[in-house]
Amino acid sequence: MNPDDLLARHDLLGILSPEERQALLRHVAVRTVAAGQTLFRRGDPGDGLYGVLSGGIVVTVESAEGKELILNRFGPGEFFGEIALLDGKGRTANALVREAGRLLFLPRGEFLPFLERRPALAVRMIALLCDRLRRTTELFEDAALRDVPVRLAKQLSVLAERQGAGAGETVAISQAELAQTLGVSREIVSRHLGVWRDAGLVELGRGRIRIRDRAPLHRIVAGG
Amino acid sequence: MNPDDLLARHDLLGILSPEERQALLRHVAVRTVAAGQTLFRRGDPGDGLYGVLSGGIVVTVESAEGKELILNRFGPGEFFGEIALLDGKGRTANALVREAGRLLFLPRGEFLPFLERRPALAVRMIALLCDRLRRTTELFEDAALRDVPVRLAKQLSVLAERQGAGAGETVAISQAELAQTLGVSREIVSRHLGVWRDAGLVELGRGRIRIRDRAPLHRIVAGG
DNA sequence: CGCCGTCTGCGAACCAGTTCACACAACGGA
DNA sequence: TCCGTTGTGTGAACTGGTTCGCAGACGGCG
Repeated sequence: MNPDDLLARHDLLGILSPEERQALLRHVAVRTVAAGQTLFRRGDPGDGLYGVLSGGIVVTVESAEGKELILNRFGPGEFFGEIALLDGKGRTANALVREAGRLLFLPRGEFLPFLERRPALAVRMIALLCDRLRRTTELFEDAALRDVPVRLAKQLSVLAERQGAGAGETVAISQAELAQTLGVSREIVSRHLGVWRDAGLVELGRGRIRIRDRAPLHRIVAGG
Repeated sequence: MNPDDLLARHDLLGILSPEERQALLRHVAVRTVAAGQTLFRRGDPGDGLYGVLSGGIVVTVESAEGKELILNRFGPGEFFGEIALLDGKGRTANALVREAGRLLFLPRGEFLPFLERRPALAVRMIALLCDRLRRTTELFEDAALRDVPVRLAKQLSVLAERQGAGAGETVAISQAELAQTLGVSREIVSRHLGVWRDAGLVELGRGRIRIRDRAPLHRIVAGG
């Protein structure tokens, strides 16, 4: 994906005219990032908005004891880092590169005036924020109300939807990372998946989970 | 608080000129609501934005088993119900009247065009959404990473801050409601508070909690 | 090929919170 | 005032998840 593609295709900036996109692109930097690299950490000033051209990003927070929780994942075509950009307060979370790739960086000083002068863009930004808010609210609900098997099945479905698409329903993720996404221990993820493997719902491999039958997982999510 | 006060004083609509406020007020309805009344439920169409003139509102979701979780509270001067209003999808949660009072209702059809024609208003709305997003993210983090005493102490501090102001640090809330806010059982709230009462940190009464010393609570929040 | 680091699987002890059951206190009417 | 309702305190059994410890397997790399 090239920068203009990202700007043109995304809901957020796709409404700009070609001229406006070119104007924005003049202020934009492309950064090549390596796996494991830290983009920003909680508390850092929110100096700009990121777009993913290629690779994968995880947004995390960590507890006092060093336990890390994954809040969100971003892949090609997605933007992240908008909260601190918009409200001028510090970053709420850490952003780490999970898969090497290339990022677009829109500096705050260039982007904000752009936003203020284009009401249609502000409306898109509002839609993006509403989407995030719905997603985050659901995370909280699930953490407080749903038990682990339900949340695990849900997460697997989401991941299969995202990356699996047609890849034979195989999700490329380690059980440790899955555990960090749910905020539970690696062992409990292993045990629940073990039960599902024995029941023939999934096949387990090193760093990957193959969903053999989606329906029972959905039933677990629905049934509680 | 009267309708014009609400519009004039709030961050969201305070930037409007007096004429604009009057224009908006012509489309606004004032509803008197009784304690226990339901304003909307999850899935309902998002037909408008609410502002609290007096009284108190809680926004909740419930699990399949009927366990209720309180996501947010709103009092005089605050707006709620903006997500479904803005993105046109269904309500994400239920809104119940906790304390009788009067509400302002801005119908979607009137408010949205208003928003689209006023970039400054859109920017305020973006700020409001960022605020909600920060808050909700913190709820999820706490639910996933922090243990109950920490979350309880945190919640007590927030409530004391909000309503207590100068009221001798007394929070008017039942332990059952506190439990619903944290997503835990009433009993565990009672037990933790009991420990703190025995340690002289708080005094407990029916439907109220008096914080005798704020510092130790803050220490619990900070220390993990 | 052979080694090493990472990932997975499990057993066992432990622990925090849940659930159930009940006593009692406080408050608000009739 | 008496009664019903709602809120609180607490014990006891239970349960789901954590923690610790370790064995084995896979996969990449020299």
